Amino acid sequence: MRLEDEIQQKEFKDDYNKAVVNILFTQSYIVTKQNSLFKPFGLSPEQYNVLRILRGQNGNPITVSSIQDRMLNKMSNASRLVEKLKQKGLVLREECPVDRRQVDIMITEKGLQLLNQLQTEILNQNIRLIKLDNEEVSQLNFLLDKLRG
Amino acid sequence: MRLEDEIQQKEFKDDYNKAVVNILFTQSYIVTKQNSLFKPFGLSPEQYNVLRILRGQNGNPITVSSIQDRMLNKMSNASRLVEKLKQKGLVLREECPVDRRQVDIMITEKGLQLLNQLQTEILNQNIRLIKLDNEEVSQLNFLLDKLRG
DNA sequence: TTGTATTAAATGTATATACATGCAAATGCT
DNA sequence: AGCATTTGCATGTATATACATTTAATACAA
Repeated sequence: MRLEDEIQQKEFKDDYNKAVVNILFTQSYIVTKQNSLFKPFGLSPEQYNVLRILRGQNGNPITVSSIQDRMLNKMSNASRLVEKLKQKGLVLREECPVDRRQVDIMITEKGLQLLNQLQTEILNQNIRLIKLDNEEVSQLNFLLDKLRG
Repeated sequence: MRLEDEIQQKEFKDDYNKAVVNILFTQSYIVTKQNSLFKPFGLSPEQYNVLRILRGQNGNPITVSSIQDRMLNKMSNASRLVEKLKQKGLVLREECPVDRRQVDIMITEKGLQLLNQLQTEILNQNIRLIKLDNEEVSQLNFLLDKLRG
C-alpha cells in the first residue's frame, strides 16, 4: 500500500524525503509484528537481538561494549539490557580477568533453549512480513546497504 | 557498507531475514542523524512529525486520534506528545464543541515558524543521508510500499 | 612513579514506546 | 427514558532510547 495513503499525506517534496519516512514507517510495521511474537516469551526485540549476538560467539565470552557495537541500535544501552537478561537467567556476567574494567557476557543453556524455541517462528514470520519475491528482496537489500554509504 | 560487516554478523539465513534486520538497522541510522539535527531546537523526531501533520491541516483542527492514525509509529502516544508540544507553545488544544470526548488540536504561529526554520535543513539532510541516485531511490520506495502489502 | 588522560561499564534523567486500564461522553437498543 | 456498549482521550507501568555524568581500571607521559 502506498505510504501516502497509509499516513494520509498528499505528497512528499521528493523521493528522498519520501524514502526517509518510508523507512521509518516500515520499521514500525515490522517491530509491531515482532513485539507480538516475542511477548509470550517475555522478551523484547532488542533483548532477542542481544541473545542472538551472544549465540553467535559459539561459547566465547564477549564484552558489553562489543555487544553495543553489534546492536542494531547504536545508542541503546547494552549494560541495562544485559542486566535484564541476567535477571531472567538467560546470560552470565563475570569480571574479565585480563582487564577488570571489562565484563564478560555469555549466553546460558536456558538462553540457548529459548532462542531455539523462537528461531523457527521468527524466520517464518520474517518471510511472511516481507511481501516481495526473491528478486525484489535481494534488490531491497542491495539498495539499503548502498543507501548508508 | 554491507550490513554483515556493520554489525559483524557472518551471514543471514536468507534474504528475507537479512531484509528485516537491514530495515531496523537503517531506521536507526536515520533516526540517529535526525536526533542531532532536532536537538538544538528542543524537538524529538516524533514531535516534529506531529507538527508536520498539524501543518498539513492548513488551519483546520484535528483530533488526537486522527493524529495517532497518521503517525509513523502506530503504537505511539499522541496524547502525551501533544501535551509536550502544548507546554512549548507549539500547539493549541481545545474541547471539540460537537463531541466533548474529542479534543481539537491546532498548530500555533510559533509552531509554524519553528517548522519553517527546520524544513530546509531537514530536506537537505534527508537527501544527503540517502546515498542513492534518482532511479534507485524511486525503486526503493516502490519496494518498501510493496513489502508491506 | 606520579599525575593525566583514556577506556569500560554503570547510573541518572528525560523522552518515547507498548500496552493495559480508567473515565466520561456519546451511541444504540429495548 | 434507562441501561449496556462503544468511543475518545488520559493515565499508569514497564521497557527502551538518547545522552550526560560518574566511577573504577588501565595506559601513558613527564
